[in-house]
Amino acid sequence: MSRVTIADVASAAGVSKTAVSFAFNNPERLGQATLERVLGIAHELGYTPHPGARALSMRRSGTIGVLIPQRLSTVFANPFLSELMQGLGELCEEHDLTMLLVPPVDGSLEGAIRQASVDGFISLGLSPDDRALEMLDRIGIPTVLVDSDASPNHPAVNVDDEGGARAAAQHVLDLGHREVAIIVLPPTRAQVVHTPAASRRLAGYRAALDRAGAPEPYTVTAGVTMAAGARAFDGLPKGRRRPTAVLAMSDMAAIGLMAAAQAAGLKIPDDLSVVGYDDLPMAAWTNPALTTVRQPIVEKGRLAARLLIERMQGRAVESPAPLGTSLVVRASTAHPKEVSGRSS
Amino acid sequence: MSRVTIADVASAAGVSKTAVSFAFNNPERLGQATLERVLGIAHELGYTPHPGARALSMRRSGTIGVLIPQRLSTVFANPFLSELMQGLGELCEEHDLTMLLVPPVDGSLEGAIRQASVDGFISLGLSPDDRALEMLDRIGIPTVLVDSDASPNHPAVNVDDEGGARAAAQHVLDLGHREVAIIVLPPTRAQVVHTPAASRRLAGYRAALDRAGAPEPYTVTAGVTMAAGARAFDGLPKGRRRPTAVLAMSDMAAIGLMAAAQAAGLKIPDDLSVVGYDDLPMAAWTNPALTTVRQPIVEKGRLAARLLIERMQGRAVESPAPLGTSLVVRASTAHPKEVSGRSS
DNA sequence: CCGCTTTACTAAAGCGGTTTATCCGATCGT
DNA sequence: ACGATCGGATAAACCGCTTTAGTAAAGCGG
Repeated sequence: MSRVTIADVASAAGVSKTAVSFAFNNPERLGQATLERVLGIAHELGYTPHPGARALSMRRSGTIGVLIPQRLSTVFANPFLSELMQGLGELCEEHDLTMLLVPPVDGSLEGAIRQASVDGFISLGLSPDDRALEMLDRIGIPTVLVDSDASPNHPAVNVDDEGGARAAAQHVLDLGHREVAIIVLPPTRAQVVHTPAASRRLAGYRAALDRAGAPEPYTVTAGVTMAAGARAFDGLPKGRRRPTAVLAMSDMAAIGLMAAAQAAGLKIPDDLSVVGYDDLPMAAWTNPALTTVRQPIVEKGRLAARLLIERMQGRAVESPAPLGTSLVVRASTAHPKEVSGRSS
Repeated sequence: MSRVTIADVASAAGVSKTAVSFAFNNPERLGQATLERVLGIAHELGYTPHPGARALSMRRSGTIGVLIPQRLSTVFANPFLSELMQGLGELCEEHDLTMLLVPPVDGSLEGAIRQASVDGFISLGLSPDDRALEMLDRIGIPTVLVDSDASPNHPAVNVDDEGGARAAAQHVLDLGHREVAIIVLPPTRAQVVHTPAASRRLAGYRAALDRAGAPEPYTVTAGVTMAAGARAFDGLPKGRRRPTAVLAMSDMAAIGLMAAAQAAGLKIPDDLSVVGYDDLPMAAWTNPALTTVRQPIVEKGRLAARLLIERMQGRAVESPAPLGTSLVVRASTAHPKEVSGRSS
């Protein structure tokens, strides 16, 4: 009834467990005849080595954990994760690793971390004071941080969030916009104010706007869904000081906002310029196509996975330089229509 | 240097391994004093039970595997998977399970399956003759199929693919379209012609068209990305017999095709009606909003996870009735513009 | 004060593999 | 003919935990 074990095969073949193990892992250490017999019987019995037992014995599970900071239903609503998983996935497949998704249990990652049987962790968007970080290096599993500040113990993979944000803000300033709204991300988890990446983007926006002497931007928060972006549009001031340009911290919010604006009768980009962040694949396919800050998400995933794999092989690795971001100008931004009627 | 084990804690606390184990799993079986001492020392030493060892001993890993039929970079390019993961994730979080992504290794799922240390499998879009299925019930791990035909051993969760397709086709017929193109999905893996779900959709389209006596539809294949959808547009006949309506088997292809058509100067829906399939969240936010067949993807994930969890608890479960699909009419479909000039 | 249950704790046998050290017999060189 | 070598196979330790069966001491009623 229950599973066929190595002992079953051994006794059925009249050999030792060692021989069976060798048949699968070190075939050259067995004689031609025995090898074939063992393999034959194993197949006949439907034997398959128990992966868990194997992992325990070899101290290696062939799995890396992906630490998800929020509920899966939240985080998978953002294509950002899909992109990242594509990058991680590429390297994992190359190295025959599987990925374990580790979301918080009852809001806390620590418990989840210690239950995960993995050889290494990729951790997403953890703030540097998160208690999960303690747990990580207490256990001493190789870890690579993504979108967080580097910790002394773990390398971090980041992009130039601030530079991208500055470029975006500068772009709308160059077009002649003065009244700008910023769509900020909501805080990730309870105590955290903002994820490191979000703070850097905000800093970038503000730096450019301040430097140009633009008026204080209006800010409204929105999660990374189109619905949230649409709601954000409603939160924008409508009257005399209505913004002529919106800088969003995610493509998702930007796209939702754009749709809501269009539904409200605004023409984009003529009545409102919209800039996203991320350059998700879909940003190129919206109508109008979205101007946005490109960050190489897939590449970020690849790099993080590569670093983790190196760490798992015992090599020491340093945090790499932030990956470059760049503004992709498409059709959702233009000169403000009524700039003359408003200025002076 | 190496990991702190239960034995270390035991000897440091001057008790047996059993006591330490009890401290964590059966605290009530220990005296007040010892309990505290053991827990104290464990914490002090930074001890955390080895999850793999635990799993082996308890015959339960607390993990379910998600069998992915293609490369991760392919399959995560389709938001369909994100939606499904949201559904699966909800139930998993509820039951404190983690999810292991299991893509094929070197193109074959069988090897991947036997290396995965999980308590159960969710298998996506396997065709009934796939060799991976043999492997699954050879190992005897509880499994739930999604988007495949039910197997004698495993329940399958499906939606009414054909009904939805029929409704979509009927919709464009009702609008007066006669020249219809169908965007079919490419074959999933080498030997497989079509996934079961894809075949059912195609059957639905054809049934409605045939019944209405419409001319043989033009078909072109496209993967589930917007880029593929755009290419599909180029593959459409342009001249006299150009289609006035397109039935796609995925929202992704539909959206890409729509964008390409617009870029080519066509007005949607006036010059071309487009119908998608899936009703991904983004379908409501495109410009124009996409008419599409809704299938409850998140719900499908929830249901599959629920069934799997029940199976893992030893209960026998039957394949549920297919979940309902329904046509969501939005703005990408309309009467054909030049219907009079073309007919008779 | 005695047998009987509780209470607090432990020894040891798994779980299902891998791996080290060893053993045995046959071939080899001399 | 004899020790050295070597290919083929194995016994037993080990990976780190859970759990069963059991022991010793303490508490109990009579």
